[in-house]
Amino acid sequence: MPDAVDRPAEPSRPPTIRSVAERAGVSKSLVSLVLRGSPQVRPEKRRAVLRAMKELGYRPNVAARSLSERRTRTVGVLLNDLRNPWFVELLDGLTTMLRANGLHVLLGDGYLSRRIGEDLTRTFVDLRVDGIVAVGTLPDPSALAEVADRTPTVVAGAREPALPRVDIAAGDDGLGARTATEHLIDLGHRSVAHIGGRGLAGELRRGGYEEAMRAHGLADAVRVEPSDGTEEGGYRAAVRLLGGRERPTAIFAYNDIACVGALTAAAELGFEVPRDLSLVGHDNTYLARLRHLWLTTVDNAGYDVGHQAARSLLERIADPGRPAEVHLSTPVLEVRGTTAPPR
Amino acid sequence: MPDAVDRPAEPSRPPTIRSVAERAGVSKSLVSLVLRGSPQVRPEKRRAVLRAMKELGYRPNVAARSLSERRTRTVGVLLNDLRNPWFVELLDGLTTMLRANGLHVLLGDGYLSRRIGEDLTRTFVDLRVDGIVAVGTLPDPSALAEVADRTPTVVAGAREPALPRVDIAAGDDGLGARTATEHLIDLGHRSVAHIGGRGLAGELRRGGYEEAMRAHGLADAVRVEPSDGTEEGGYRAAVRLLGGRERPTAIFAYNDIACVGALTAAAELGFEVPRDLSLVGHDNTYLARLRHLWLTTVDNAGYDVGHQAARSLLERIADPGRPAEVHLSTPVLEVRGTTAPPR
DNA sequence: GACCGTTTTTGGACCGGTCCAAACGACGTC
DNA sequence: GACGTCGTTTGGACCGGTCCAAAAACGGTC
Repeated sequence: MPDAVDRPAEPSRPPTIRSVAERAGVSKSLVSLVLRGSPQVRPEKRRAVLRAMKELGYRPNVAARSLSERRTRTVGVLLNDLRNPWFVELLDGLTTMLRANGLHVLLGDGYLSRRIGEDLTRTFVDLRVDGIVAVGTLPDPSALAEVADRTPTVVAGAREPALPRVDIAAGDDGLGARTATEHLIDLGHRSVAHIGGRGLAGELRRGGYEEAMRAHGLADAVRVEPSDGTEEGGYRAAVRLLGGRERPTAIFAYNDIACVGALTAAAELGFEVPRDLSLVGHDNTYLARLRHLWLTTVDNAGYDVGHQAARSLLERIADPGRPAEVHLSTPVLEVRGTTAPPR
Repeated sequence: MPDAVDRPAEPSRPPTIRSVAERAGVSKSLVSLVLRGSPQVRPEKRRAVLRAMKELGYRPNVAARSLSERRTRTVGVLLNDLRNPWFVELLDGLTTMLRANGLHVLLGDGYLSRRIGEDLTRTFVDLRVDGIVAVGTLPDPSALAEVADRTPTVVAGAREPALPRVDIAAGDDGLGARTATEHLIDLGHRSVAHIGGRGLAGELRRGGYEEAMRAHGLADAVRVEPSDGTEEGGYRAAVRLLGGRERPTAIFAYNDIACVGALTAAAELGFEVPRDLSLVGHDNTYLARLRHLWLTTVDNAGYDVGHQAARSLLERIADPGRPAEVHLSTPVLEVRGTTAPPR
């Protein structure tokens, strides 16, 4: 038989369900059943199929499966900024849980893609992801709202946006702030100030601080300096607090970064921490764990939050219609080197 | 309107290429041609098709396309640790470039998945990614070797493993170390020590340091304390260096984290930086940029490295057979607050 | 051995695109 | 008017799985 000239020279395609079937002497449908772990396959046939798979080195084709199953076993994770170490912690809990349930994770940094003019939310929808997790406060919540009733969605690490069928998993900011403030009060501080932050988390932490103060009869000593949650912002707020007449003996800062700024300000103004001034941060980022800083801080259980977000998403995928739920993880105080009783 | 809420109802599947064809009054093949931007479609038909797509809100089905095209337009990125801020920088450059070329990016943290017993490399192969980028030194290079001749692969941010058809994009570690050391020598330091790090990068940086010392006739003053590149490791190495008889007046540390450790050690031992001791780190992570630390350090151009890695991958996808290339980006010294002339 | 109810197994129609050979239509030429 | 050419358009066979109704195999009864 004279073989045709321009044959594409047999690139030996990877084995498919049919090659496996042929080798095992069964039909492709049976192979498919084995693949999906159906209980109604006779043990000997199952063994034969499994052996054939192994011999051929068979690996299922994900694209084909998604096409016919109409789902991708993939969830999209929308980050607002990978540079924030807290989110990385959360991501750890999130992906661990999702992977354990057989889902792939597609990561997208919203900040990055917005810069190159791409709407990541749309991309995820195009990819037909089975679910979406929005991590942190997103720059453009409207896109999320639009997509949330077509695709199961949860928000992790933030309390907004609050949408009809979108679950929320976050740390209990109010409780964390209360714990931090009470730690300072318990040490004997009466004049405790707060460096505030932005957004809903900022409000909640501020609220927790004020609540703790009031509960201990210190309503009159409440003092809040706003900041933007950056090192620079924390620095400036601390300078304002420490430069005036009535100096606080302790400061609870919105987050670790602002707290580091406050630490710098204290050093520059000649205050020794914790002898002259106690400082508490929030988030227990790896900054706080540097020996050189060694901040007392509130651990807001990022791993837990991620875990819970994953759990919520799995439940929502199973039952997309159920009402939205809010899960708050309990933060834990981490006492290190920046707090002590007042002089 | 009585809100009867969640009916399964609405069987209206998303529009396909055929619904578009029907609406535009053409065949599905023509729609496919328009979709792929073929030049051989008459303008009026093209317009009709585009209008129909818009009216129906058509979005192509990625799974179907990959199945028939036999490629996914997706690349897998294998990270060894998301917690390392340097990689995030690199990732930024990498994903920006890849997205701009129409490729999706699947992120996988090798550290995470290994913990849950998943071989991420295999997962990527199963997903039929069009390419793989390994970022940083991987824990298990053998898996990569195995996969590299089936799937286009590049290594970014590390110099190993060196494999037959795998391109490498990294910072020029030797040059960076030389620059840092020369900066110290130029300031007048004669006794410059080095806190070493692990792996090939560790060797290269150490080599650059020694080379610079030799070039300035300081071969006898070479002194290297090994470390594991952590804060703790940097701390211990610095204690050893500063505790002995012949104390150096300057230290070049393997990376910023170890440098922070050295900073702590210096403070504890009563050395004021930079008056009594100059310190230089490496990587210009955001640690170095904290005002409270303000490290002089070497910026190893993470964004550039990522960019180049993406470029290499695109070229390798286009021509998988070509020989491996190595691209080194030029690091830049970032002078901040931890270096000064010796007393 | 015929009959019936359960397992098991199987063929074939999808899923929504791409690709290619063949069909079509308009036009110029003999 | 038949014929060839070239630029467009089209039908149908893939891609590699899932799913389901129907067929086959099996076991027990009468």
